[in-house]
Amino acid sequence: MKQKKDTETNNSASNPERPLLRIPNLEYGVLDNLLGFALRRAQNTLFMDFYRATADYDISPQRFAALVLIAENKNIRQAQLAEALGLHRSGALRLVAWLSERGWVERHDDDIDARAWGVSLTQAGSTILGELTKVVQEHDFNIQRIVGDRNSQLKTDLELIAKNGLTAINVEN
Amino acid sequence: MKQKKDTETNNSASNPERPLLRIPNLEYGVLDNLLGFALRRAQNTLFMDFYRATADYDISPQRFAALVLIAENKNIRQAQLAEALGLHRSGALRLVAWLSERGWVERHDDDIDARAWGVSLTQAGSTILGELTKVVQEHDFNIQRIVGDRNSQLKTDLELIAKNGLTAINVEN
DNA sequence: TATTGTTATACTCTATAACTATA
DNA sequence: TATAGTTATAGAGTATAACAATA
Repeated sequence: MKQKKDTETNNSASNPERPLLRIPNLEYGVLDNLLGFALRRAQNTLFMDFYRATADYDISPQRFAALVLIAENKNIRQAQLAEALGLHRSGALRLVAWLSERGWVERHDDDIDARAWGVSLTQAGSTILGELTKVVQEHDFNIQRIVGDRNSQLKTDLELIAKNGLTAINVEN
Repeated sequence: MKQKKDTETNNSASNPERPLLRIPNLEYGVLDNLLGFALRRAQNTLFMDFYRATADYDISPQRFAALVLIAENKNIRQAQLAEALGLHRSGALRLVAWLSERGWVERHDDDIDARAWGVSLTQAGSTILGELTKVVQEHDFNIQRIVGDRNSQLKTDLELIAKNGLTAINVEN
C-alpha cells in the first residue's frame, strides 16, 4: 500500500565518531602497510570535519547527498535513491520521510507508474541545500588543500578504487 | 569494580554495506566535486572487499586492527585500545570481551596499576592473526594495485588528511 | 579528584520479512 | 510473477551515565 510515511522519525544526525588518530608510543605493525587503514582514518577525519562544518544543521553526509540527488534528478524515485546511496528500500524510505518531515522534499505521484513516488525539493529544501552546499564545499576544499595540487589525482584514484575494487558482489533485494 | 566480562556478546561482524556505485543515468551535481564523496565510495568498496576476503572468519576491520594492536603492544590496556580505535571505553570493553570469548585474547592484572588489565594474545589468537594477516594483506594489495605505482603516494596523502584535517575537535570522556 | 573498567540503558543505522498495490 | 513502497521488527555499533575500585 503506497501511503506517505511522514511522522515520528525522531533521529538526529548520528554524532560522528571519535577521532581515530595515531597514538605516539603505540606499535601499529601491519596496519601501517594497509591502504585500508589509512583510508579509514582519513574518512574518520573528514567525517568529523563534515559534522563540525554543518553543526548548525541536523544533517549528515548521506542526507546531504540525498538532497543533492533529489535536486539534480527531477522526480527521482525512492528506489533510485536507495541504489545511489547504497541503501535498502526501507532505508531510503526513512531518509525521504525524514527530509519530508522537515519540509525539504515532497512526494507526488509518478505519472507513468502509480506504484512509485516522484521525490522533489520544496522551496525550503532548495534554500537549505543552497546554504549547505556552500558550507560543505568550503569544508571539502579545506581538506583538499591539505594535499595541495595532488587533490585532483587523489580524487581520481579514490574513484578508481570505488569502481574497480569490487569483483562480483551479489546483493539480493 | 574490575571484573572480566566474557559472556553473552552475541554479535557477529556487521555485514558490510551495499555497494555505493555510480548509477549511469543519474546526475550527481556538486557531489562530483567533493573529495568526501569519493572517499566514502572508495571506503565502501574497500570495506566490502575486506568482508569478501575474510568471509571464513567472523571478523571486521576493527576486530582485525584490535588483534594487531594487542599483538604488537605487550599487555596493552583497554583504554589505550579505545583511544587507538576511536572508541569509548565501553566499546573497547565489548570488543575485548568478544575476542576473549573466542579464546583469542586474555586479560591479566597489570602489575603497575591494579585498576587496569593487560590484554594479550593467546596462542590461538596468534594463529588466527597469522592467517588473517595473510588474507587481509592480499586483499589490501589487490586494492593498491588498482592505482599502480601511485599507491604509496595515495597512502601518504590519506595519512596527511587523517592527521591534519582536524583543527580542534573536543572529545569528552 | 582523576582514571580504569564495568554495567545498564538508549539511540542510530540498517537490514529482513511480510505485506499492499500496481505493472 | 516482479516491482515500488510500506510496516514491523531485530541486530549491530556506539554512546551516555552512574558506579566500584584504585591512583
